[in-house]
Amino acid sequence: MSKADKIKARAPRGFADRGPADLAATEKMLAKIRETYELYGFEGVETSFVEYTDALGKFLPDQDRPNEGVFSFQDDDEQWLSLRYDLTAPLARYVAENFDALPKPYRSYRAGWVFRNEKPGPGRFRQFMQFDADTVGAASVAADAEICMMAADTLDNLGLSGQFVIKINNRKVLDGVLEAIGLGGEEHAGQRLVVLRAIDKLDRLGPEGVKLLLGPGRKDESGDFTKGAGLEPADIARVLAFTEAKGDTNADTIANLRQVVRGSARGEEGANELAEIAALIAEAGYEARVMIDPSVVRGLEYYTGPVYEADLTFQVQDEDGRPVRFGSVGGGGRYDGLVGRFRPEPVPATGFSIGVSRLLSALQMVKSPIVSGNDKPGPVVVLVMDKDQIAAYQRMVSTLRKAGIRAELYLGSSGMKAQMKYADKRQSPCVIIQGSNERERGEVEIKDLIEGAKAAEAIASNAEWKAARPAQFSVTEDKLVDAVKDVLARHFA
RNA sequence: GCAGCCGUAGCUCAGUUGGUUAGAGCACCAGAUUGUGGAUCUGGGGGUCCCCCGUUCGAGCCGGGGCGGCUGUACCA
Repeated sequence: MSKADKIKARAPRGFADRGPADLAATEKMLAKIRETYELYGFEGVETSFVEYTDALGKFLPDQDRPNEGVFSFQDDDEQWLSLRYDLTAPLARYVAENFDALPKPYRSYRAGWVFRNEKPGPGRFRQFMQFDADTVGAASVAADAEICMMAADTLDNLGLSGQFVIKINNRKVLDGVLEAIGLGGEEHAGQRLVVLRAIDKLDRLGPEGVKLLLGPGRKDESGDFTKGAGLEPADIARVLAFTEAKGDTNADTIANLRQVVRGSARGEEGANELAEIAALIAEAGYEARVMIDPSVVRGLEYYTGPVYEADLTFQVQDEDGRPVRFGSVGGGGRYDGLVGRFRPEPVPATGFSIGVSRLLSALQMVKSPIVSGNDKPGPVVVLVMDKDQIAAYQRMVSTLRKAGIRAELYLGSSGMKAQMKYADKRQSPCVIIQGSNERERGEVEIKDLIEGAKAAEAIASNAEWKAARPAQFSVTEDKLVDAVKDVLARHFA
């Protein structure tokens, strides 16, 4: 194969590989989340990566652009299949399919990869992991309140106490406001969506930017123009007043909301639900962690009632060095319509979703004990000095493994210097050396690489370094395990 | 999708008005050291200068088109 024919090795755009440190940290974090969810009585369930496209939502691939937003392909029988883009739609399918066998309300959690065919960015991938918990078949807002409290407990257990707030709002309240400014009814569905998305950009654009988006439109810094919702100034003021209705206490906030939605039955119903949730939260002692906040709307269309967002409040620096709040690591809400798409009867449901990799980077930033202290030692490496003695070396490896010590035989073909470099790169605590000299005496040489690295700092010349053989000692073969355990104990007690 | 900026070694980048065989640092491999990870020194491998077309005696450099990347914006059911 000529050089020009070689394939360029590169991960596809928006997809990432994960190294051992990341895997270990993620594993510990997921275990902690799972533990919390189990404590609340939720049970695990896993669904497939691929679903029939029509089960995922209203999206249907057309011949021109079958992969818009979602990765899709056609089965043998020409049915369209898609990679799941979240864990909620597949859960709705699962519950509907197994409806008769499942206990109602059905409480479950699941972690898994989801895929979105969108433009990737920093911290935004086309494959990422979510961790969801959902209660299906409970119409009571007690289910919503519980999910929010569980989200708070989860973040507490991950070492983020005092650094987050779970924000709750209600879509019905927003609907009430929109109704009040004459955007009720089917014919205004498109415009309502524009308003919703404009509000969702509050944190990024600020009230001024959102004001433009609600009105004539906004020109961004590259000169690109975004068409707005075209609302009248008075209506814009009313929508913005809604997003700013948060008071010092939940009671104040709800009182403000009642003002804004006055006259709309749906809006008042939403305010009542929020009052109920606030009472449950106060009763359980969560009012410092879970708060009513009307600025939360969530971009998704399928939410029908309470919506939530988990916001981290500590500051991080953006790429220009400016301090910004870390922001959202998860969200959710009530989706009473989703399961019902598959069933003759309506099925209420509510759930919460954690963005796993985003939460992980947050934990790394605050140096949570969950993800720190993961620098476990590499394997003990048994060097190959004489190729005809591999069986003997392999025996040493087995002996160490039987004693519960991570160990391996050097399997490459290079000389001793390269073997030492290999062990160094693997972060081995020590290597085992047995050449003909040691073998004749029935001994093995053990070199403590961590101690040796420290000693190296004081030695300038290579000749001296070689002669000193720092942190190296001999023991008889039967003492191998004890000696290695001593070395490990010295560094990883 | 739209707009702006940018494409030279694995990485970060130099490269003169357009002029021989395109460079540096880091990383990698080897030797100095028959059997010792660091440091130092010496050597080595590695390039479609994003691609195509054009201008020119001559293009990494100039022009056009394409592709890719980054950033903003839109979309994100």
